[in-house]
Amino acid sequence: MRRADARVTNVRCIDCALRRKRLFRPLSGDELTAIQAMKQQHLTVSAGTDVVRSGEPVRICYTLFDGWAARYHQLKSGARQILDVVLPGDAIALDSVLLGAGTHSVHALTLASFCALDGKQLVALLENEPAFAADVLRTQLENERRADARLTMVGRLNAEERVGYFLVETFERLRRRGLTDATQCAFPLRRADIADAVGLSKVHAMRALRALHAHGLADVSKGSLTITDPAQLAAHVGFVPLPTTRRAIL
Amino acid sequence: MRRADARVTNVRCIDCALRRKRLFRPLSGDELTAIQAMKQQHLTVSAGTDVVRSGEPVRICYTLFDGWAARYHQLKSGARQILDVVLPGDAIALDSVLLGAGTHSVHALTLASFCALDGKQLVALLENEPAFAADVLRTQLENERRADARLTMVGRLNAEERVGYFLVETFERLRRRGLTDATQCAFPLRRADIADAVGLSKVHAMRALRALHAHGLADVSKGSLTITDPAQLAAHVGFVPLPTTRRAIL
DNA sequence: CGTAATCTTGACCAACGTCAATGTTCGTGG
DNA sequence: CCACGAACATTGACGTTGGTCAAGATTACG
Repeated sequence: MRRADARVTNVRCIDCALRRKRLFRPLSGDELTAIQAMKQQHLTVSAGTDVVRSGEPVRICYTLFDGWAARYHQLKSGARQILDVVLPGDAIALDSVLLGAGTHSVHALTLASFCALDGKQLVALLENEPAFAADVLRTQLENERRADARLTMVGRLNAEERVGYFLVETFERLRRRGLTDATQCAFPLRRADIADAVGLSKVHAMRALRALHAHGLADVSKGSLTITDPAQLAAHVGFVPLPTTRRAIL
Repeated sequence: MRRADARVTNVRCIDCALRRKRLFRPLSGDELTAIQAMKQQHLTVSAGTDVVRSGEPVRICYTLFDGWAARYHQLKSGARQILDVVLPGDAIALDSVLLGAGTHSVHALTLASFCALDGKQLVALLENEPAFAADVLRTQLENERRADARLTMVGRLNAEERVGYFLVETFERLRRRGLTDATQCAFPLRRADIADAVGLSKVHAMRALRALHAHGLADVSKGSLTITDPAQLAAHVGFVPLPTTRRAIL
């Protein structure tokens, strides 16, 4: 749970390759100018760093530019629940800018870089650009649908299904960002992270991975995930991809 | 899983007592006029009715006016996961208006009445009234925080804690709407509903209820919930109430 | 008053968690 | 390049939590 260790570089929003991907809705010129104006820095942190900590009041929100992160809750008992994996293009801490001190923490899973945006200006943009706010709302509603599905997964599937679900869901999200090939992608999570994401113990998550491997459905090793037949795995665990919508990217 | 059985009455938004509660942010005159204009009907359904069904394309969204409802997922295996309890003032199917056919169903737990709002006009309002869209976004972000907490509850708490958490969380939401007294409130859920909300079997949810009762923490009987000491129960299960913010009501 | 739904409970079983030991990988300093 | 240690992965043995089945009690309602 290290902190800081941040390096700073810079990328201009207009030159940003990430926001050109088809998954993201292109911003209007005005919006892009406003976003560029509120961008405070481009910072890079090493794996293991906490980017945001629950309870700390924040005037800044971030867009993950490169690498992986995880939103999580830490309980007093020591248990941890990973709420969601954060992938490039996802917003971080938007809630704390609009609602005050955050309720979750965010942890870099790999070397990761972020665009830091000034909260005040972002709120101003939301409250003045109608189409922009509606768009962010749409993206947020899509996040809610994914969250609903994850709750069902944790509440109603068995160990093998939960892990399988988590793997295909993540694979599918990466695929839409052009970060996979047909059956493979990077997968920097440790066993303990997988367990904390699906509500299992580390040992039992391990057993579930073995079962998936034995069934020829998925394999996680050396930081990469292979899914022989994504459609088959999806069917096996009851994963239904959400219809593609273009997401707002800040 | 009955359907229809709808009666129609009418209440004008300007006269609506619900939206005057402190929990909700008062709308500007313009906003209220626009909402009134998009209100198509005020409909009432009996307990057990499905108000919204997943997969059906919807051009209407609803505000629960009176009674209780539940958002849920139904799996092919027959298992059901209750995603959230819907209380008076909560929006229903907002997502399907902005994103297309819904992914969850909504079920009336009691005799319940709803305001039906025209989707097209609502989208227009969101895309033209900047402050309004920002406000709905804020409410949606607050919902996400509650959803995060529920995921942690289902993923990381034991049976007694899960049920206790669900009870206080619901109690607290009702309290903010002025629908409880100090230690009691209506509670129309069946045992099976509680089980489906917290990811347990009906029998085991039963055992958890007994444990809570034995510990003098909570009692559910004859359609009402008694929590002797809400703060104590909250502490027992690790429930932390979110800071109060004024919610958007449509 | 009768029937169906729901609640409640006990007995038993399976899924998942815990503990602990061993293997593996990877980064670091020599 | 090699030796070492720390972090992580893997596995087996065993305990516990929660699921399943089934029967009887109670309640709601026509």
